[in-house]
Amino acid sequence: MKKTSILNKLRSSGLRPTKQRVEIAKFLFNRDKTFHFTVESLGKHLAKKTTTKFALATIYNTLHAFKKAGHLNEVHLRGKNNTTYFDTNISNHHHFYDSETSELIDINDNEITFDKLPKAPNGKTIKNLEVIINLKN
Amino acid sequence: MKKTSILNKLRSSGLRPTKQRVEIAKFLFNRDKTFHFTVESLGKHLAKKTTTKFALATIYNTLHAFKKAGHLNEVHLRGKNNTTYFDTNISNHHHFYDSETSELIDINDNEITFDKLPKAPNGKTIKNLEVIINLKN
DNA sequence: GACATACTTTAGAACTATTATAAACTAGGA
DNA sequence: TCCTAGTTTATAATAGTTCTAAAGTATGTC
Repeated sequence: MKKTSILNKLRSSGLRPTKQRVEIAKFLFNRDKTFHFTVESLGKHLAKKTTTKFALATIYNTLHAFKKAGHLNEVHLRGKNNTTYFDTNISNHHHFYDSETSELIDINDNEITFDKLPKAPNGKTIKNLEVIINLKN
Repeated sequence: MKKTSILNKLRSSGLRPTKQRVEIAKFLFNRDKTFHFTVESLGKHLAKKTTTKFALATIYNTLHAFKKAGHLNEVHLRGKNNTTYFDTNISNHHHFYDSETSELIDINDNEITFDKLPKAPNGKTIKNLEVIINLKN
């Protein structure tokens, strides 16, 4: 993704392309494979790969803004470290979770298919469905 | 479940049947249907239903002890309230999650069956599989 | 390009869930 | 009854996240 399209991505989401947002967006979205991270790990990567300074609050703000704009997913997993996981893969999909390493691995939507699914309780609708496959060694 | 069997349950798990543990065990395990709760909600229920005092740390200690003994499950869901959910249903099963109310609803294991599942990454084995179906109104 | 203004970033404080601490208490065996 | 290891307790500590309000910046207007 070229810089201009990063800028467009931000602008079209109503987000001013500030230095911090552009760096974070470049880091997160200029990649082929899906990327899983926590705020902490992202902060470390950014510190290593850029010369820009990022306040912790900015990382949080930016991730929430990206999530709201639909550019990021939050994984609703409570791992043992109790941090929020984000995922650059915004399509419907699932995860392996390795509690030894606290790592997530994507599972494509088409790698899990269902034979039988319950219907939603009365008055409710199914928004989406997340499968977590917990791993051990 | 009679009081004696509560005591046995505790003793056979290597847990001394203290007043607090017995009260919590009675509250949690003397019921037909599965029960989902957070530490906070359990504390409120206990305050209402018993005259025993429970320090917050005791509730945490007890729940962890029960979990370790296999009498309780922790649901690996990070809901919007960011609290840990416990479940008296210790069999393999799944959940609906209603983010409006932050409530969990059990889904029996046999209500979800798979057509296709991925295999575990190299060197890893599947420990278990949790499905969360997110609901909306 | 300079200006005004609304949007952003920032450092640090505040907040919340959870865990650790260390002193007081208690179950259960001798 | 006494001893001791296991428990409970209040409180402090910790960790992830959000809030605050002051300083900085992108962008439209002239």
